[in-house]
Order: sequence, then C-alpha cells, then structure tokens
Amino acid sequence: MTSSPQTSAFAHPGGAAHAPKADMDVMRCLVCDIRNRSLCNSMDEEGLAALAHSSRQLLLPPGTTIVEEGEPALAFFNVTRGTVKLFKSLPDGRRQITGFADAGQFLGLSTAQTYSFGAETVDNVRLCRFLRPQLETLLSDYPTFERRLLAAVTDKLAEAQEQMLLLGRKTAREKVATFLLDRMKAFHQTANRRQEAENLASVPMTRVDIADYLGLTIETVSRTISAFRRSLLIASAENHRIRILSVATLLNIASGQKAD
Amino acid sequence: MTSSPQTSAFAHPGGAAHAPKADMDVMRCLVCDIRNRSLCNSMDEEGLAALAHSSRQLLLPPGTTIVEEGEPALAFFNVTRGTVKLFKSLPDGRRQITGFADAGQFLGLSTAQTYSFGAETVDNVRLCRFLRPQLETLLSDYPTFERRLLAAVTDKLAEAQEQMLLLGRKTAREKVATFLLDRMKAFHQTANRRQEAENLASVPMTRVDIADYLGLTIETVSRTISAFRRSLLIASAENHRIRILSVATLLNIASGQKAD
DNA sequence: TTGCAACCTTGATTTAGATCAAGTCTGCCC
DNA sequence: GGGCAGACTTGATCTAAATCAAGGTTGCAA
Repeated sequence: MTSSPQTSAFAHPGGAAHAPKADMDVMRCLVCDIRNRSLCNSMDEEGLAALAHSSRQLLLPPGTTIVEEGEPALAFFNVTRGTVKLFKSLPDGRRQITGFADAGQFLGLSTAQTYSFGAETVDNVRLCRFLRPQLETLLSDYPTFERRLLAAVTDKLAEAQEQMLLLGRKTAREKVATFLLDRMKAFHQTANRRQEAENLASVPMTRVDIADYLGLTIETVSRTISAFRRSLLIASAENHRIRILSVATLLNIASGQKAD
Repeated sequence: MTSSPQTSAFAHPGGAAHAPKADMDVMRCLVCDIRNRSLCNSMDEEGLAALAHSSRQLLLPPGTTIVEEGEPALAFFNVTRGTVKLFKSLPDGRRQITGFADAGQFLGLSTAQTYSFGAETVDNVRLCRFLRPQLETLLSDYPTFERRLLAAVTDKLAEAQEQMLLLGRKTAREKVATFLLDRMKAFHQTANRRQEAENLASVPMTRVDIADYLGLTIETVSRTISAFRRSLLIASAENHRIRILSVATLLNIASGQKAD
C-alpha cells in the first residue's frame, strides 16, 4: 500500500544543498521564489536572515520518508518545491492520507514528544528543515511569525474539517470531483506562470495515494476518473496533469448537485 | 437531520450571567472550576483579570446555535460546561459533525471573515465569549496565552487527522468502539471526582449526532451499540452514560484487531 | 393516566463501493 | 527492440452498510 521509503530526511546529509556555507546561507530565504506564498512572508529582511540561519535546505527524491509515525518530533518543515503526503496508519496496514503539502505549506508541528503521523515525498521535493529549539526561538523572537503560524494552523484545521465532510458524507463521484478541483487550486497557487496553469490540475501522486486520501479503493478512483473522461469533464495532459474541461459541472458534482 | 436551533449565542442577552458587574467580573476567571483544563491555565492572576474583562459568560439550553456556517466570524468561545457539536453541511442537508467540544475546549477560530462551520449546544452549556478584537488584544498582550493557543490548535489538528483515519478507513464496528473510548476519555477529563467516572463514557448526544460524527446512519450506530451490549462489552448507565465493561477489548476493536 | 412526539431499536431488502480477477499501458534497462 | 515491473483500467461478483419499514420506549404536558 505504501511505496517503500528509500531514504530519510535525517539520514540524508548529502541531500542538503552543498553551497558555500556563510554567504549563501544568509541569502537563501531572501531569494526564495515561493517565500510570498509561505509562512516566511511574515518576516522582514532581518527575520529572513534569521530563518536562513535556523534552517537547512534538503532536496529529496520521490518516496523519501520525512517523518515517521511514532518517532521523536525533532523538526518542523517548510515545503518549497514538490508535494509531500501526510498519513496515519492502522496496525494492519490500512492507511489514510490526511493531506498533501505542496510548495508553500508547512508540516511537522506537534505538541507531543513524538509525531502522530508520517510524511513522505510524492515527487522531487525541496524543503527547509527547522529543528525544534530553533523554531521555538524564532517564534519567541518574531511575534509576527508566530501569529502567521497560528493563522496557518487554523487554516489547516478548516481544511481538515472540509476533508472530514468529504470522507464521512460524500459519494465516490463527489469525492473525486472535489479532489480534482482541489488539485487545480493547488496548481494555481504554486505555478509560476499563471496562464499555463489555466484549468490544469497537478496530480503527481499514484492512484493508491488518491484512494488512500479519499477513503476509496484504487479501482473506484480509476473507474470514476474514466467516467469523467468519457463524459468529457476532464482530459489527460502531459506531466501528471489533468485538464478540467468543465469546472462548473465538476463544482456541481463536488457539492452534491448531481449534474453530469 | 439537525435538531432545530432555538436561540442564538448573540440574540440571547438574557443568557449572560446577571451578576453584579464590576466586582464579580474580575473574579470570574480566577474562581473558574475548569480553568486548569483550558487555555486559561496559561495566565497569571493579572492575565485572568484581563480574560474576565475581555469575555462574557453565556448559559445556553440544548439545541442553541452558537455559530452559523457562513456568518461573520465575530467571536471566539471557550466551553466551561456541557458539550457543543461542530459541523459542516452540504447543500442537500447531509451533515458531518467534525467534533464535540466538551468543557475546557475552545471553538470559533477562523482566519476568514466568515465561519466555515456551524456550532450548536448538545446539552446545557456554559461558555465564555470573546469578541475578535478583544481576543487579538489578549494574544498580543500575553505571549504565553498565544503560545498556549497555538499548542491547542495543533492538538485539534492532530485530533482531526485521527478522525480522518476513522472516517476513511475504519469499519462501523471500529468507529463505534473508538467513539465510546473517546467519550470515556472526555468524561475522565471533565468529571470533577475521578472515582465516579471510572469506565464511564458521557454520551449526551443523540444517535443522529453520533451517526453524523462517525459517517454512518442511525440504524447502524444503534445496531452496533446493541451488539456491544449483547456481547457484554458495555452496559447502559443513568444520565446519558455508558459503562465500558471491557476497555481492553474495545481498544482492540477500535484499532482494527477484530477481537470480540 | 392518557396522548403524543422525539428518540431508539430491530428486521427485510437494496446498493454503492469493495473485492477478486484479468488484462493493458508505459517507460526503462539491457 | 524485447522483456519486465509498476501503474492503471475494466469486468464480474460479493458484501457492509444504507435504505425502507415497522414497532417499542421515554418523558412530558394536558
């Protein structure tokens, strides 16, 4: 059910950017291309230098374990490229993906000693790792950063509630329609040139991941996507993308009005 | 599906405690019996006075609307007695209860202009209402309070992820077992005398609410509880309580090991 | 003390989605 | 360019939980 983890964010020193330490490091956050869509947009220039100083950048291939369920919660992460999946599992292996963190999203918060969830890269991922003590210093030193994090966690909670509505009360058809629209929104938010993103959804994850995210089986996901394609609501595009041909119809389906 | 709201937390001035304003109000938080199990335990004596000053206490009967989906997010609440249900709905009336807030829990956070969820009392509820500007002042003036809120929201997010696992991947039997154990934990945390709470779960909500919380129908909830009762895993107790006769077995069931 | 409304339980039947079972497609390594 | 592995699709069948359909309980109000 889970693709086999190949490496870990901790046992992967080679993954860190091997740029000349001193000078480059002060600049990293200042020149970050997705800074404005992340937590880091709460920082002034001095704060950005502090962020760069408090974190290390990691480059990870697909299938890499970032966080392991039950392991000590040592770090906090900010995704700056690619997509990460977060999940929880039952002892017998059943798995629920609780969310996908795309560029600009954070992960790894925990008040417990250990992580209550796992996290793994979906594709090639770049992220900034903050060790806990350093994160806490940042929160204390930069109140605007802390306020921004509070807002970000509040948003994540609202997202989680939306996903509970999906998991508990939506049909397979409604779930898949919602998912495709969400992936379109995610692509809009991370794509650099807006034009090319028009009506495109980024779907770098496998059917297994989609099924584990929507509380379905891979067969049901596949059948439902095929049905949408047959109805000309969507079409395949290159690079793990899907083109949404009728946003309006999909919106209707996603919210329970059964238009086809 | 929803019990008809009778009143609202805003159109209910009579619900506020009608104690002599000045003196009593400074004391309210200082003498609060569940303070230590809530956000407010982050405050020193001066902070408690500020809390009392920034909030109003409300007493609300069962079925009262506290927060309405889509309405302006004007206030933040701290439950100090009773149980509140939080939910989201689809246009056709399908509903998902995303959580129950018992005494000591907060509700009403939002970064948007409007609430993305509804909230309604389950039984007789006492809560403290903070208007937004006043909450923001508190967060700025009392960094320990803000840090405590961040931790509380982080915990809520972890809870939400656990609930997604339940909704997406657990069977009806596993869902109900998990629910009963959670209600036992909730009762332990809010009961004043620990002894009497031993193995008791507080279940003030109806079957409709339980079904909407677990993503099931009322019939399935009823049948599953009946089956547990027949297997002597649980027994009814007075006052909307259920006695858990075998915590260990229920724990096994809840986590997917199918012991009966 | 009776009547009613809200809530809950139990049984019979149906069904959406799971499971079981073949294929097909894609890209990649030799 | 042939073979193979991993990912995806499609069809046939099964089943857990939904739906449909009665009743039974409880507590309150007249």
